[in-house]
Amino acid sequence: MPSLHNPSQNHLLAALPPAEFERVFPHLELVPMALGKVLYEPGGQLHNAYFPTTAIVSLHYVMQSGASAESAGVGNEGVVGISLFMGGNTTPSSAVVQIAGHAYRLDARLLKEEFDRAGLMQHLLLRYTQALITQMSQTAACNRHHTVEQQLCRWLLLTVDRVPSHEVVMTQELIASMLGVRREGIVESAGRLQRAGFISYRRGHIAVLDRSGLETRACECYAVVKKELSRLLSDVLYRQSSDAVAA
Amino acid sequence: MPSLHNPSQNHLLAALPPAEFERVFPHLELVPMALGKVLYEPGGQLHNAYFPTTAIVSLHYVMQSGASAESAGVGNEGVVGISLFMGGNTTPSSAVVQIAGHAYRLDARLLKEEFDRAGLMQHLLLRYTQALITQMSQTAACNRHHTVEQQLCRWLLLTVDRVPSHEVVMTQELIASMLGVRREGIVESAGRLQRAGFISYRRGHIAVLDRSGLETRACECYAVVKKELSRLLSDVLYRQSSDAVAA
DNA sequence: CGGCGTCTGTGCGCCAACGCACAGATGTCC
DNA sequence: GGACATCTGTGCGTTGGCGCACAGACGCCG
Repeated sequence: MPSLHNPSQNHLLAALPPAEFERVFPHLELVPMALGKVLYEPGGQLHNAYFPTTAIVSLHYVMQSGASAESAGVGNEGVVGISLFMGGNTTPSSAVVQIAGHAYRLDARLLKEEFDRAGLMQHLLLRYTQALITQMSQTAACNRHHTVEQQLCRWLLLTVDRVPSHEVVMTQELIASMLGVRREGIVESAGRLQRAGFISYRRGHIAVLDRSGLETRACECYAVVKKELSRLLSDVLYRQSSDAVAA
Repeated sequence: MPSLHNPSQNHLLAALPPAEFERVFPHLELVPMALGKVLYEPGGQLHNAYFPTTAIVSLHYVMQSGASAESAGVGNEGVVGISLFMGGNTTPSSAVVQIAGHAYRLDARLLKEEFDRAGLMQHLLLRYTQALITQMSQTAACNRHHTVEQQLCRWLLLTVDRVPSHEVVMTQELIASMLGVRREGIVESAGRLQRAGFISYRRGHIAVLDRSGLETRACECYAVVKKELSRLLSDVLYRQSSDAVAA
């Protein structure tokens, strides 16, 4: 029986060929990610990369006014800390834990070293970054043109896709701040979705009952992001879901 | 006297150390970029990278409804064709020439080769990509929270920063479609800016008269993007503005 | 089990931006 | 220089989302 926690729960780590995996494995440290934990603040130095397994991290920008908006989320499909290998070491955005869970932490220097070996790790990281870019540019367009309800559906779908169950632990207040809209707007949209039987919620817990229902109400952005992610990473998934290596 | 056109007009090419520059120089081809020319369509294969000198290219997403929104612009500070070295070879966005001018074209395979040498070219391209990511995530937040007038100011500033003169050739209709807003909204905002004496325009030509005036009306997003670009690329600018190498 | 903090729900007035329709101005091309 | 396409300007009514204020509900913790 495989251990409860396993680096292969993260798709990028799972995709590494044995040799590369063995090299980073000893340096991966499982860390709990508490809700609201700030992985980095705008301009702050970043010392570690995080490969989420069950946690989800939100990359977002906080304006001078205090208003904020998410540009992308990172779950078990990706890694937090792009700027470590892209070269800047920091960004003007923040990264905050949005769904509590776990992640594997890797020292910044080791990640950079592995990246510079120009092996599959580099390839994977670059591909993932490309997928992240798609997500951000899609978010930009979505923020411009789509309704709160459409965006809520997109957000819910992207979120449940990254957690093991069909329930997410999250208040409507928090969802509102992720999307950069008013809480009341979320209340209204969520109410409609509940009445339609697509979701059900109670104080901080939202359960998705009907995925395909949500998809009909979501904007195209959800599908675009998912499709691009699978296109970019599907052909490089080696060991995908083998649990064999974990101790 | 240096020739009229020169690869060093592009900041990335200008930043290459002599050895690397000499290697790509013979393969750079100067091409005119006509207004409205489509460099790539969503999903289409990309065969060349473009290093703009006087042209500006808009990266944007067109929705099913036909509405569109720009996620970033690329001028002489960057390169069009990120996905060539990031790994996807294509993206769901389009790239369209927004300000006519010139660019140096480089074959996709050669760019990839140069990238894989892991020299300064790779470093530069990754840094630039990081700056592009900042621009996109900022655009996402900006679309959510800022007024049309603020966004128009941001856009005008980013655009004039990339052209030699203080005038841009562009109809209000086109600006509206870049920002993803109604033309009437641009008419109104531009009218206010003109009455304030910050700009002056006539049928397809907009002249910036008072940069700092525009900056006071722009949102913080302009400053963030500019600052991040200079932070990421300033410490790698070798040959910056030496014209010596061009034939 | 009772109290309290937090989360959820609702009802306003308000405003930026939308969509549409049409009038006027400007430049270009024969 | 006259005709025409295109770009710019204006005036509606409509609406999605905002900001605020407050009422109710839930669930935890002592």
